[in-house]
Amino acid sequence: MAGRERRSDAVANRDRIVEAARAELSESNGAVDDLKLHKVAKAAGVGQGTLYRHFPTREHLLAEVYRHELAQLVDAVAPLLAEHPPLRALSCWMRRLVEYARVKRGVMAAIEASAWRDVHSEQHHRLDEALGTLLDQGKAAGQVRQEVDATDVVLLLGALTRLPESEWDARAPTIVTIIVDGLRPR
Amino acid sequence: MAGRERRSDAVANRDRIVEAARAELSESNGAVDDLKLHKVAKAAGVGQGTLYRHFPTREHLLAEVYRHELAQLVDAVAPLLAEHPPLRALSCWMRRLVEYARVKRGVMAAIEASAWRDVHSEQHHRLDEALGTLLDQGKAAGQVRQEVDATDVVLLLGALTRLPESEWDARAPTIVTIIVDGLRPR
DNA sequence: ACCTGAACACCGTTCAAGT
DNA sequence: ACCTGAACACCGTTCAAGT
Repeated sequence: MAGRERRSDAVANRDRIVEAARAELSESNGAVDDLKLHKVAKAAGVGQGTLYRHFPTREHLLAEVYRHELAQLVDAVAPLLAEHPPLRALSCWMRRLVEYARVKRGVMAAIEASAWRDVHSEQHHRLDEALGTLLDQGKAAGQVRQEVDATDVVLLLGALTRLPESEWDARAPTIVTIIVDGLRPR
Repeated sequence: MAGRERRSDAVANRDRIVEAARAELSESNGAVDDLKLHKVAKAAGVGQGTLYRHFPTREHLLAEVYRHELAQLVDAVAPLLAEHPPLRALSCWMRRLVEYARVKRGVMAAIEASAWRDVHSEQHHRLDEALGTLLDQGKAAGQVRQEVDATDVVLLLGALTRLPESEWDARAPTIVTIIVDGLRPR
C-alpha cells in the first residue's frame, strides 16, 4: 500500500468517512460501541460498501480515527524516558493518558484494541514498542518486575474503558497508581 | 418476589432456560458474547418471550447461570480472612478465582458485571461486601492503601476477561500479582 | 398467570449493477 | 478502480393471540 496511487475520489471518501466517524463519536461522547457504521456511511454521504472497502472492520476505522491521538501519546514516551527514571516516566505517561482520555474517551478503546486484535496499524506496533522500551529500561534499572510486558499493561489499562464518565475523575488516578506500583518487583 | 408463588410450569421453564444457557456457554467454552438468547430459548424449548419474561436482560440470565459459582467464591472469603492477614487472604482468593475461571471463563464476565450494571443480584452485593471487608481490614492493618474500594479491584480484574484462552496460564497470575501488590500503600 | 412464535427493529456485511 | 444501495443475515425485543 506504499507506492499505490489512489483515485482522488477514493481518498476524499476515506477522509469524509473518518471525519464523519469522529463527529459521530464526539456526539456520543466517545462511547465506541455507540458508533453505528450505518450512520457513519450515511453521514459521510457514501454507500455502505465504500465504508467497508476502506475499513474492513470497525477496529480498522477506530484505529484511523485515533491515529493522531495515539501517535501523540507514543511520541511522548521518548522525552519522558530521557528526563525521568523508567518507572517515573511510565507513571507520567499514564497520567498524561488519563488527562487525554478524559476528553477523548475513545482513545482508551483504541489502546485496548492494541492488546490482541488483528489490527496491525502502525500506531499499535509503535505503542507496543514504546511501552516495551519503557518496561525494559525499568527492568534493567530494577524498578519493574521481569515477567511483565506491554500487553499486560495494556490489559490492565483496559479497566479505564469500563469507567463511566461520572466516575473518571474519582477512579482513573487510583487505578493508574495501582498499576504502576504493582509493576514494581518485591 | 419473596412470598410469591409461581406456577410450576414457570419454574420448570426458568430452570430449563438456565440449564440451556449453561450448556450453550460450555460449548462456546464460556465466551459470554457468543451466547445467543435466540438459541438459548430454542434449546430450552420455550418461546423467546418466555426467556425475556424471566430474564429481562442478558446480564440477569448470566447472573443466574453463575449464581452458584459466585456464591462459592464469596463464601471462600471469610475463612481465608480468618487464617491469613488481609492482603494475603486477598491474594489467595484471587489465585482461587484464577483457577476457577480457568475452566469456567464466564464467571469472570459475571464478576466484571458487578462493577456497575444494574444487575442487583444478591451475589453481586455479597461479592462487593466481601471484597469490601477484605480491603477494609487490609487498610486497618496498613496493608492496603486508603483510596481503593471493591469497585476498583473488580475493574482491574476485568483485565482477565480480555485474556484469550491460550494466554490465560501465562498471563493471569502475573496480572493478579500486579493488582495485589499495587494495592499496597507506599 | 404464563406461554408461544410471528413480527419488528436494528445493524453489520455482501454483491450485482453502475460510472 | 471505485462507488452505490438494495438485499441479506443475524439477533434482540415486543406483543397479539392462545391456554
